[in-house]
Amino acid sequence: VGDGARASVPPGEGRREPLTRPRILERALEMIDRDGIEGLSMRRLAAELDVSAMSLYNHVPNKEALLEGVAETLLAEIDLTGVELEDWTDAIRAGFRSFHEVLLAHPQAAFLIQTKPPATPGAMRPVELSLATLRRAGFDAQNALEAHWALVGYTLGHAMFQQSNPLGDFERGEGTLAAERALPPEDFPHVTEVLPEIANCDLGHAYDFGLNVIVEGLKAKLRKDSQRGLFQVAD
Amino acid sequence: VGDGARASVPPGEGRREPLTRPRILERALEMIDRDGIEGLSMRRLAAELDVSAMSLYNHVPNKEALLEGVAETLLAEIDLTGVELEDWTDAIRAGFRSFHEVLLAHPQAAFLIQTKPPATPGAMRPVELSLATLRRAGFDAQNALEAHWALVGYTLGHAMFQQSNPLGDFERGEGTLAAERALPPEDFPHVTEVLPEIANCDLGHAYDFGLNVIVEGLKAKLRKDSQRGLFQVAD
DNA sequence: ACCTGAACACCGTTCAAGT
DNA sequence: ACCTGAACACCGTTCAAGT
Repeated sequence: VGDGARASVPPGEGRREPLTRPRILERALEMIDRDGIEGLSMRRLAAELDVSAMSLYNHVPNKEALLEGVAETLLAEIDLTGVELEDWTDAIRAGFRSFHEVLLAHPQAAFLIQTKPPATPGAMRPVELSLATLRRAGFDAQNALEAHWALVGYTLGHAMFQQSNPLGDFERGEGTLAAERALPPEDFPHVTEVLPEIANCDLGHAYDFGLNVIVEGLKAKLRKDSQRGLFQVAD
Repeated sequence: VGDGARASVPPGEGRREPLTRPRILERALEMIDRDGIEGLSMRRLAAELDVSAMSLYNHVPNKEALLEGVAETLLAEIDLTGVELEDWTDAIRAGFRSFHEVLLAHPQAAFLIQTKPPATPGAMRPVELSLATLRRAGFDAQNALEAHWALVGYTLGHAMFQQSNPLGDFERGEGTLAAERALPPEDFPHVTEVLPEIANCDLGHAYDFGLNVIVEGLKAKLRKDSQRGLFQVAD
């Protein structure tokens, strides 16, 4: 009380910032981006935060909850402004492309979101918008859900598969020979043919291909269903 | 040498079967199916096989290779007879449905295949057949690869997402209330609307929806591309 | 060639004790 | 209320020793 009544915490330079949940999650994501998911341990994370391992447990119940929190952080990073677009196909494409951009920016994001999907309001906002867009396009509740699952499944699966594609390793360094020894071209002509494509493909472009295919397929489905309704085609 | 020259190992009943790589992989898959991926440890697997933990290392270099081996086993389980069908859309549908059946039969299969995808000939056979089918349908090498990725990504992502869908928990027991408390219906009308669908949906049916959408989308793409080629549309 | 126990360097988490 | 060290019950893997 001697040094000023309104004086708050002194801004001393050597001062350690207080441990908070957001700070923990932020640092955990940093570590995961840098060292991969295996590189993150409670003990190591604590060390990076200059704190004993057990301090973490004052802000997070356990490691699983920590990873769920990181997944939530990632989902909150998605730019959702694009889903306001008038044309529902543009809105869907914009929204899922934003999603995919986050997945490309954080190599382990797809893994985290798939294994520890949080059910918090923040994490459900993208789902709500996706379903709303599909409902507005004309799908009933069940088909909207199935269409949403197709889009989410594709997006997560594509990112994750790319991330660990075994064929992706082959073109690095002198890997080509190893690939051809393991997969004799006469038995695997089409895989062999496609190895160079894998090496220098643009992941964003490859993602867009499938996204467009799914959106076109959904449009066709909508057209067919509405025709069946109009003409009462008995079959 | 005293008890018969041609006599092989005595078939004594208490006799322990010899440790072999296939036997190890088989038992590992059993454990994973039963206890989940976290339930498998080298030490526990060894215990189930009535052997010291270190014996495993005579047949498998490390845990990662073990999981890769299990993933390979799973990929080998896929029934590939359907891809012989004349119509390429039927062939693709049959092949990927077989794939999906394996994923449904083993709850952790999608996870294993996505995180430890093996690049062995056995694991690449399905890829070769998928690419061959798409090439025969009329896609060039690059589009065939992108279409294949769309199908694989969707299949793995769908299975994995279903497996850990946070909304799936809500209908178990008295979970509905928890769901509605966490996600206020006025903020999440479309998610709320769809919760009952999630609870009693047929996963095979939900998968087929997206599979058909993708195949239809691919058909449309093929049609459009061939038209562009025929009429030389300048744009 | 295959198996083994002891040991090493890690984990996540609990608990009782500090301030 | 928050932090801490010691401890517990596990891990994967190495190594030298057995047969």
